[in-house]
Parts: sequence; C-alpha cells; structure tokens
Amino acid sequence: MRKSALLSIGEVAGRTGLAVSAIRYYEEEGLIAPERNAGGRRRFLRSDIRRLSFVMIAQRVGFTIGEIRAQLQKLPDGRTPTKKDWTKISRGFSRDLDARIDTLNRLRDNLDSCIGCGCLSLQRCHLVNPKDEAARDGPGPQFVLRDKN
Amino acid sequence: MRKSALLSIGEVAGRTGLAVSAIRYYEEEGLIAPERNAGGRRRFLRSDIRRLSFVMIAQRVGFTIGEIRAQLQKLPDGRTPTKKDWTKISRGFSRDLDARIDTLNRLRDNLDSCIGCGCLSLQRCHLVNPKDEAARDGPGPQFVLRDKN
DNA sequence: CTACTTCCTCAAGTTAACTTGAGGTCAAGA
DNA sequence: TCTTGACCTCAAGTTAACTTGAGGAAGTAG
Repeated sequence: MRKSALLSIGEVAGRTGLAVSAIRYYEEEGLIAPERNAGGRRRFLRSDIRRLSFVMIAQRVGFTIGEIRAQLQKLPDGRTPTKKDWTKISRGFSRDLDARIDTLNRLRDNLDSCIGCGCLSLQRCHLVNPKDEAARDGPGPQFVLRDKN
Repeated sequence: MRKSALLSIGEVAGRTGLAVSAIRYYEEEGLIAPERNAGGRRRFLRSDIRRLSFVMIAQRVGFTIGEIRAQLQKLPDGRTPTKKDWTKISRGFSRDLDARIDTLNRLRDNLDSCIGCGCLSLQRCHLVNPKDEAARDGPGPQFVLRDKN
C-alpha cells in the first residue's frame, strides 16, 4: 500500500465511517469531486474528508443533500478550502440552526398550554399556523385544532 | 349534507388540511381507527381531528409515524381521550423535544470552535461521536474529522 | 329515478438517500 | 505470473410517507 497524499475510496470510507457506496453516491450528487488515477479509480484529497464530515454533520441536523450542496458551493473550486472558507459556510449553518432551535423551543413551550392542558381550545394555539416555517409546507396545520371537541 | 356527530373523511380533510389519501394512509398505519357506516364509509369522531393534529405537529418536529403510533397507543382505546390522557402523552413528547433542543444547541455551540474556526483540530471536537444520539446511528461520525488536513 | 359528487379498495408510482448485485477491471504481493 | 482484494459502472432494490389512478359503489339533490 503506497503512502500517498491522495486517498482511495476505501481509506476515505475508513476515516469517515461512511459506506463506500454512500461516498460514490455523494459524488453523483455533486457533494465531492475526486480526481481519477490512470486506472480510473477515485483519488481523494485529505480535505475531502472534512467535506464529507461536514456533510454528515449537516445531515444529522436535518439538512437535505440539496441544501448541503448549496452550502458547499460556497467553497472554492480548485483549491483546498481555507479557514475563511469554512467560516463563511459556518455562518449560514449557524443561522439555520438558530431558527430550528427557536422553532422547537416555541413548540415545546406551547405544547403544555395546548395539548398538555387538555383543553385544546386552540383559537389561541401557537402550534396552529406557525408563521416561522417559511410557508413551504403547503396547507399544513393551519386548519388544525379549531374544534371544540 | 346531514349534520352529524360523526364526520366524513372529506370533512376531516377539510378541517385538518390533510389530504384524503393521507388520512386513509394513517388509518392503515394504525394512527386512527374510524368506524364505518352501513355503506362502508369511514365515520370519524371529533376527537380524531385532535388526534390527527397531534400527528401533524409531531411530524413537524421530526417524529416518524412509528414513534407517533407508539405515543398514541398511550391513549385509551374505546373512549374519547380526556385532559389527563393528553397530558400523559405531552410529557414524553416534551422530553423528546428537550433532548432535540439540547442536541441542536450543543451542535451550534461547537460549530464555531470546530468548523467556524477553520482549524478543525478535532481531537477535541464535540461534533465527533456525540453520545447523545442513542447510538442508533450505526457507525456514524465517530471517525470523522480526525485529520490534520 | 337520474345525475353527480364523494367515497371505497387495491395496485402502482414518487422522492430521498442510499444499498445491493452483476459482471468486469486494476493493483500489489508471493 | 498468478491470485486476491479493492475498485469500477450500471441497473435495480429499499424504506418512509404518501400520491395517483383505475374501476366501482354509496349517498344526495332535483
């Protein structure tokens, strides 16, 4: 096994804990773009490991592959990302996280007064028609819980 | 249109904002168990609307149908749930929410020191191998981000 | 009674994020 | 050189949570 600056897909899998098939899939999805050697095999930069780590963490938080791709597109194309590059990405990431945390907090706080109390007199329920979800949810629970019974 | 104590699937759809097909699906999944009339049509209790509302809200927070079913099984079988019944459910729900919020908070706090700083010297990174995810994630990011580069 | 709407079941399709399998290639050690 | 083991591509399968469609029955307005 030649000790090289570039890593094989197996090595990357070992270091990230990802399945080889997942890594190939991420390439298809444009999250990484490893080079190929003469034989057609993928050769990864060490910085690709960080990239993949970012992918995994972002997924844990609930971002879709599409959203992650959008974030990663802020990174430079050719060269290995620097401190500043990652910091830029981290900003949007944090903002999204804050929003999610806010939503959950509100949800939990309202849970007691809405479901917890049992009355469910939800004219005033904040779980109903939450404005903070970017209205991407279509109809959603707007009409929910209006009933007396 | 007869004004009845029992609701048709269309009325329930209208009140909840759910698609008729989704409501049927939820029945298949055991989240609701409407009765049938002589002609074989579903007849819902008014309390089923609350049940479905709970389903929608729980999904917004990220619970799977299976998890929601588990929660709902704490509700009484035959009779319409009371204040106390919903309160009981609300407890577990809140605990889960708290856990999720905690996770997100830690994640965001660590984001700056791990990705944000750009150094990514992650011997000490808390995003790595988080113990708080109930270990259900298989391999996961344990091996992630150990690299210098 | 007729027409029309609503509902029924059952099978198949959809999207995301991957995995699995078939059939074949490349590379490294003995 | 021979033999593994790691890799390659491409097609198809998988799970969750639904939606869509076909073909038919039930309920209601006129």
